[in-house]
Amino acid sequence: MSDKKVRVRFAPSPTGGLHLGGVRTVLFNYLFAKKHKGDFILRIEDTDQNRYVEGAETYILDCLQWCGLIPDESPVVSGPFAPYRQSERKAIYREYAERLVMQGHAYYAFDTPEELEQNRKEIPNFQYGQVYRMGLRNSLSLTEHEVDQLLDAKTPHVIRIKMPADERVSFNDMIRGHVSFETNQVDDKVLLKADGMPTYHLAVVVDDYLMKISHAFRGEEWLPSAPVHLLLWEYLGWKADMPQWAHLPLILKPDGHGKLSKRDGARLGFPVYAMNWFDARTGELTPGFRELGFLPEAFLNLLATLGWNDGTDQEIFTLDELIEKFSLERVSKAGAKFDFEKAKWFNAEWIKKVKGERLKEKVKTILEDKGISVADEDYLLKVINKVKDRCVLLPDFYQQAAYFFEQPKEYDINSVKPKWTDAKTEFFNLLVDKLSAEKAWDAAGLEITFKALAEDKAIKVGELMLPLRIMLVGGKFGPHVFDIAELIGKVETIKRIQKALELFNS
RNA sequence: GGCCCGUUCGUCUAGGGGUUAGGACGUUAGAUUUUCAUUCUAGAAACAGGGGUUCGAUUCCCCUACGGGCUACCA
Repeated sequence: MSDKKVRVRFAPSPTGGLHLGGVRTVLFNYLFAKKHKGDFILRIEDTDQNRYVEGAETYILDCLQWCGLIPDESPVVSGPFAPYRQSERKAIYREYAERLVMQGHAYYAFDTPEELEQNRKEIPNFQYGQVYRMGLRNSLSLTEHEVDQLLDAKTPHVIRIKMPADERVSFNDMIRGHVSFETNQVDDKVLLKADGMPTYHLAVVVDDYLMKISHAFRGEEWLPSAPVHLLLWEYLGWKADMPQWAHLPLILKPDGHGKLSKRDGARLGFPVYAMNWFDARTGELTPGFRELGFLPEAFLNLLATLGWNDGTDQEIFTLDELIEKFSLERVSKAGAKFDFEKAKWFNAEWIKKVKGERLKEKVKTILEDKGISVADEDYLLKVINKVKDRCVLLPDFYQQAAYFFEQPKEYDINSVKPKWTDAKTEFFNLLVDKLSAEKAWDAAGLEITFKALAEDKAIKVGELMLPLRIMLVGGKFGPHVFDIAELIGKVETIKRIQKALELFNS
C-alpha cells in the first residue's frame, strides 16, 4: 500500500431505498477508512435523470445516520472536493471526454438508440466495438467533414471509448487477486450521453481521480466493466493515481438463485432495505430493518459477518471492534445467501448485550404507540432489564412489557378453567388478605407467603403458579411471577387477582 | 451464446498437503426455568465430479459440472 492518505467513497445513485448490499458496501468502506485513519466520502451518482427519485438522497443520509456511519465529506457536510453530487459536476466530465476524443481514445457516435436496438435484434452477439463500429455512424467511420456537419447541426450524439484491439488488461483486486480481460471482448462503452451527462464509467474515474480516492470498493457486478475503467485511468494519464480496487461478493437470495432483490423480501417476508422506503409515485412501502425492530448495532454486525470474519469464533462485534479487526484479506470471494433467521439471532444477541438504558427511548416509543403511557422512566428501565433477554425484535417488548403498565387485556382462561376449583378460589381470596397485610414487598418474601399458604391449604404449589401468572400477565409468558408482582406493586397485584377471580368464577 | 468471477454441513463460515474437517444460525434430544424465553449439555449434518502432481490431496494444477455476475445513451 502506498503512503498516500486513505480516502474511500460510497457512491450510490439516488434511485430508491438502500439495499442490504449497499449498506454492507458502506460498512466496508467505513471500516477500511477508519482503520487506516482515512476519510470516508459520500458521493451521489445522480447522472441518470430518468431514474432519479425524489427523497432517495435524504433517505441515504438518514440511513447512514441511523447506522452511525457518518461521512467526512458529503453533499451536506461538504469538503475540499465539492460538489459531491455528480449532476452538479456535469461540466467537468465533457472536458475529459473531449480530451479522450482528441487523443483518439474515444469518438463521437451518432447512432440513435432505435438503430442500435435494431442491430442488437438482428445481429447475434452484436457489440458496439471492433467488429461493427466501422459500419455504424461515428467519427471513426464518417469523414471529418461529415462529422463536422453533424456536430454543427447539433445532431444528438454520444462519446464512446475506443477499445483497443488485441490487448490484455489486468489488475490486482484486493479481494480476488489477479484478474484479466481481453479488450476484444469488451465493447465501446458510452462515456458521455446525448444529454451531456457522463455515464457511470466516465464519472467514476474522473471523480475518483479528482477526489483523490485511494481505495475503491464496489459490488462484484462491476467486475466486467473494470477494463473500461482501467483504460480510462491510463488514457487520462492518471494511472499512477488509480485507486486499488476491491470487488465485494454479492448478497444472494436465500432460496432460489440470483442477487437478493427488493422483491425477494416481499416474497419471503423479511426486509431487504435498511429502513422503510416509501415510493411516492407508486404508493408502495418497502419495509426496512429499522422499523422491523433491528438495532443498528445488530444490523451492522450481521452485515459485517456476511462475507467477512476475523479468523476466530467471535461473531458479535461492536463497531469499534470491527474497525480494529477488519481486513480485506479476510473477505470471502463467494457470494453469500442471506439468512434472515441468523439476522434475527444477531438482533436478539444485541438486545441482550446492550444496556437497558440504550433501549429506553425505543421501548418507550413502542409502548406509547400502543397507547401505554410511560410516566416513570426508572420503572421502565427495571422492566426492560427484566424482559430484554426474551426479545428478538424491538416490538417484542410490547408483549413482554405491556402488562407491567396495565392490566392484561386478554386472559388465557383455557389454561386455568378446566382445573379451577372452589378450593383455589378460597386460596386466592385468602392470598389477597395475606398480601394486604404484607409489610415488605419483595419477590422473595411474596414467594414465602404464597408457598406457606399453599401448604396450609394443602394445595400443590404447581397448581397455583399458573393461575397466578395468568392473573398478573394474562398469558403463559414473562419472567418469574413474584418478580412481576414485586414490580407492579401491592395495590396492582391485589387488584389483578381480584379481577381475574371474578373472571375465572363467572 | 460470449466474457468474467466463484464452489467446505440446509445457511454463514474456519481450516489447509498427513485433522476425529472446527464454530455459528437453524434443527433434533435432554437438563434447568412450578409459564415462556434465556442458559446449559448432547446429536444429526459438508470438502461438486474426474484427471494429474505427490509417499500422501479436501487443500496445489488442469478439465468438467454447477452457481453467480455482466453483456443499456442504468448504476
